[in-house]
Amino acid sequence: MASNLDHVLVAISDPTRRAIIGRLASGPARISDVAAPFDMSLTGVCKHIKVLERAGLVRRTRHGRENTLELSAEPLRDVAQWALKYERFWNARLDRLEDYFIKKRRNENEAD
Amino acid sequence: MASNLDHVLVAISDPTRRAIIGRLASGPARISDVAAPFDMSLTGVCKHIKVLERAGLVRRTRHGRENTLELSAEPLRDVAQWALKYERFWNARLDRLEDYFIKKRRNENEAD
DNA sequence: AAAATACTGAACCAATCGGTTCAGTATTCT
DNA sequence: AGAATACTGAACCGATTGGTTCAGTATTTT
Repeated sequence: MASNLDHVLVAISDPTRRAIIGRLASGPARISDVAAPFDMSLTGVCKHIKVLERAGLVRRTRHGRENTLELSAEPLRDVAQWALKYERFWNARLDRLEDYFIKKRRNENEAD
Repeated sequence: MASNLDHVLVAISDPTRRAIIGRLASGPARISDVAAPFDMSLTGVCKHIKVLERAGLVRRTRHGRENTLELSAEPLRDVAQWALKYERFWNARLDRLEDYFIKKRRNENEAD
């Protein structure tokens, strides 16, 4: 049984699929539009999309003959979380990320 | 040219290699010791270690006939960073990550 | 010196991966 | 109705992956 983290990590290990994620981050798009920039057949891109769907990284909605794809980035939170388990091995950087949240909270409180 | 993020994401996409990372998080170990828990030949584990080395996730030091492996988790910071680029897509959860840091500041331990 | 230990490289293998083409199915446009 | 559009499934292909075994090289132990 492959866990979802498995599927997600496999999905993001391919540069084409990461590019698709990047594309969808700027808004939903049809399969053909997502495929257009790639020097690859539509079928090839479709296969990548299926891998992304299996990982729960992309949602699809059919509208007639068109398929609108939408990013569903939640699984990437698990990726970040997994990597952050090892934060203590790069502590200097973590402090910076921690600072970010501390500052963010401070700013939010000031805004109140 | 495959970037290092490429190598790192490929490296962590395999469960055996993630298990090796997990093992090394609790301290350096010899190849044989790392290999022991796996139902796999030593050669098989060696190949996984080579993939981890290529990604810069494992450092090796020879001591006579023994190879001590040490986790070098810095590249995982890049993974976290990459995933966090999409944080705005799971904003509700970002608060939970924020909680994580708050809890961490209160407690202060945990690993693996 | 001989035996055991700790790996390593090479050759091999089956399965998966990333890609293709081609043919087909809906759906929409003219 | 006919043509164009937007995909999809199946079959295929070569390269890569994850594993194996076997033989070999250092190194350490006895």
